[in-house]
Amino acid sequence: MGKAKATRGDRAGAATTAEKIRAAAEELFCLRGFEAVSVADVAERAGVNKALVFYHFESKAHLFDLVLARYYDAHTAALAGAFADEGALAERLHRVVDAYLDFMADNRRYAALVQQQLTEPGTHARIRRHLEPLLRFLEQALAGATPPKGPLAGRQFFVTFSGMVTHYFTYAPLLGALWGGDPMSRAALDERRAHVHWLVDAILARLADERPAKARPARARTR
Amino acid sequence: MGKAKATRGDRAGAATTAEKIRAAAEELFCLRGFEAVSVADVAERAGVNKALVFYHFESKAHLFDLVLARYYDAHTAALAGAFADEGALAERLHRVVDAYLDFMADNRRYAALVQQQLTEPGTHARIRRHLEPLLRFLEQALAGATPPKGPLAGRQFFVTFSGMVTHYFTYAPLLGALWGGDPMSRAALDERRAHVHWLVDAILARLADERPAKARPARARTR
DNA sequence: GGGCGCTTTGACCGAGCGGTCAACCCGGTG
DNA sequence: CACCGGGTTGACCGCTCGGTCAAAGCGCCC
Repeated sequence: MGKAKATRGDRAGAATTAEKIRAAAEELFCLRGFEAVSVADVAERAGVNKALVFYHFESKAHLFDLVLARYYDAHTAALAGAFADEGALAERLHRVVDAYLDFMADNRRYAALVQQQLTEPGTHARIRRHLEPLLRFLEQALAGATPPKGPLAGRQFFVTFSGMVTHYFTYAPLLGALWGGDPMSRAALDERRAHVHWLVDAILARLADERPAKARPARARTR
Repeated sequence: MGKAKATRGDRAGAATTAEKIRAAAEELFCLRGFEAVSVADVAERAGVNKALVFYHFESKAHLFDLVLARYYDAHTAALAGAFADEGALAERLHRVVDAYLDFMADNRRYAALVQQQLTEPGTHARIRRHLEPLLRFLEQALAGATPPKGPLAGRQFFVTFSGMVTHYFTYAPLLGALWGGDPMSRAALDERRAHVHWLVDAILARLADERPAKARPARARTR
């Protein structure tokens, strides 16, 4: 139906109605989640009649899907770039961690939004398609350093790394009260960044210690 | 008002109405979250008239608070026991990790429920009171091994450890589709457990490597 | 038996929700 | 000018929600 095609000149500064609605939806969904935002809220924020939302997007769910899809794409793009093949493994991982942290800092409610989505099985297929390439990226990057199966397989580190990064942001509103100070401040974010980098190094060091014992016939520990 | 006091003999097997409601609420809230469960749902599940819910508990929010409080208490109790002072640091941390994993496995929706709570600032005070002792436990346990400030402070590891554990469970419904196999199966849970234990050891090893360089006047790297 | 007080019931309420509809506005075209 | 068709409007619908209420049920003690 309404395909939000701008027939007019599309001059900068004059956002189309559909764009205004999408922007308002993005803002509100990220602020309060899907259920807590009504279509009337979105329309009001966009400065637009409620019925227009249904004219341009066919339902609240569709609108939400669109917002989510944009997030997922931005997320994947941000990380995919950082996975670029150049540099040593440690360097690549540090790049990815930085990109991840930056993305989360720029889209603070994103983690909560995704987490909320995990509750509804209907959306699993989409999230899976989103997560799958990221998992493959990491598995491929780690291929030389970790075994393909078992507790040290890449997929375990996938959960671990993403947890280390996202957990900070989902808990941020609480951490502010638990620690003194704002966990979203520049200084706090830098501290978290340093922590995660340290963790990556610690993990790689340990993996390097273990690998030889597995790759070659088991012997006494080198080093 | 209605204080759910059982005046009768309270014979085992015959749950009071209030208890039936609480049990039903616990079940449903943990299955689908707060918003997605209606009072009518709870009443039906409990086999009870809807108005009774408001008679025994004064509102849906109160009922939810009660369920949450029980979870928080159980969580704190489970971890506090594991923090017991005996054994080396590594041993204590392994015990805590095990207790944490066990608790999460037994209360699978708990993480999602808490995460959902983080969205609503009104509940932060309660969660903070719940998390605070756990943070102090870990900070105290790590006191000898980590600096009090900066990227390696205990509070960073608090976020990291809880993330490593809980992230697995919040993402579990997706991981089943991403990996083959059920991430909640006994084998998968054991694998995750082994992974987290390995991480704890890796972290402690790295900390042990770093400590001497910090504790004594900085010198060339030993080892 | 009769009154008392807790428990239970079903009917009801106002509000808010996602979504629809018929009508209207308005610039472009013949 | 009339016509056309996409953009826009406000009124409206059916439904579900959390919560209320007056009345009924019921064990208990005088």
